[in-house]
Amino acid sequence: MTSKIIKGSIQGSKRGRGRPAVFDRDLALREAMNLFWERGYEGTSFDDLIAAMGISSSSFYNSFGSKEALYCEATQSYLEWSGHWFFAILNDPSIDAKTAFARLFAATAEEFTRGDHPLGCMISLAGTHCPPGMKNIREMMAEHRAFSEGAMAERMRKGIQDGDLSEDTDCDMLAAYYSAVARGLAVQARDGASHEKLAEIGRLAMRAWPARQGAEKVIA
Amino acid sequence: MTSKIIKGSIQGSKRGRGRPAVFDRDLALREAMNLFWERGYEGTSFDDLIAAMGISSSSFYNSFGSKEALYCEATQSYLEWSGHWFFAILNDPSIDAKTAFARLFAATAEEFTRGDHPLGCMISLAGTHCPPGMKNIREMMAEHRAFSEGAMAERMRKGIQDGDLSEDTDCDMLAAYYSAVARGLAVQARDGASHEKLAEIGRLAMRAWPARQGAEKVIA
DNA sequence: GGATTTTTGGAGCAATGACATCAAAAATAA
DNA sequence: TTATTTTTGATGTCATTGCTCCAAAAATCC
Repeated sequence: MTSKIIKGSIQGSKRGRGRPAVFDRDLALREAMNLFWERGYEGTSFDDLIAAMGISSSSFYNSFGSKEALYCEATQSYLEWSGHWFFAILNDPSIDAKTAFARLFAATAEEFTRGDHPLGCMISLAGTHCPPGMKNIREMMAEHRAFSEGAMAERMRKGIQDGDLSEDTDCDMLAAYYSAVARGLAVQARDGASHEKLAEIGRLAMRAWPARQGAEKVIA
Repeated sequence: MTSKIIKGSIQGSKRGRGRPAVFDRDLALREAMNLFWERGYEGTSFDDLIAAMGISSSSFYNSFGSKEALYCEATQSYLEWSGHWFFAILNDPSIDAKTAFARLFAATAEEFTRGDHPLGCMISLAGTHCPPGMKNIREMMAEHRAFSEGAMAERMRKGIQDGDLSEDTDCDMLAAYYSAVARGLAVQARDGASHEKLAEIGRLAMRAWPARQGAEKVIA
């Protein structure tokens, strides 16, 4: 979380002595994040990065270490931002599990199609289609995806305790399903689907939500 | 469909006269497809390709034209193969619409996790995260995705005619939903999800299938 | 067998990739 | 002001990328 030590220099802390950085590190990181988000790791070149960040090659090098290190930081930055709304909804104590997931997808539809940042999700789209040399990144992104899927499953388990879901609900599987839908929404967003289209897909996905015990009978 | 004319030479036809090709073009194309499927367009280098295809740089060049042209051919090759099982199920006249989609996802779960080729779907994962220079490929893949989504919607419209679905079903939206699930399955497969996990996600997705008219009442 | 036609291997090219170096510049502390 | 510390811009390196060219090789037809 705190700034990392890179090649002996510490960025962000220790005001005083030498010449202070002329660029806003957080802002530069944000620009990098947007580029990675839009184009992916491979799709973003060194030169693209330093141009967007407004810094020189060497500033880049001794502030961020390497392209890969920057990508990790940018990913963390993204997770911090997206985790904000994601967990706010998931952990809202005032709503039941089903409502939480419904709101999650409503928020997802909105966030994935906002005009002030790239479309879709940086995590969902990254590290699925890559060469052997990108194994680190691939695994890192897979872990992030597994993490959010795990958080969903956890929320569902709490839902069982709250009586929102039947005892015999397979939370891991249900979370895997909603996770898959979220990945699909990211692709749809990339392909230009509207906010309303994504929202409706989310609503349809909620129809798969399990009925409570004793209420699963349907008139044939 | 037939072999294309590249730089004056015609591959695959016109046996006779000059030295015949020593490599099997279809086999080489297959190898290229597998590599692109596994690593994506950017993730696959020229050298990777000619090594996997077992041909020289110049053979590659005058047989396939360019990396991008080869990618298009490989994509067509993939679509021909995947379209085989996809449309066989979608257009099976002996089953109703819901059964068709259920089988589609069962087949998807199986095909996405087979050991004899890369995991997931070449179309779902490609061209979502790429630099401006790959606009052609990005748009091509988006079109392919839209095509399969359209085919799903078409099948649903037939389902309405057959009485499998209520008249007021929004087929485009329902297809968008199932399309999104399919994209999500591809990501799950890439992240190592088992055949059974994918199959179960598909089953859960089918719970969103609309109830027939007059049967949508649920005992609260 | 000789002519013709096409493939093949290998060398090579310009452009780009990411990364690295270093002296000059700048801002603070003493 | 001077010494110190750190950033900065310019330039350099080394590997890779996708592509091209060309002479030698090989297989068919006459």
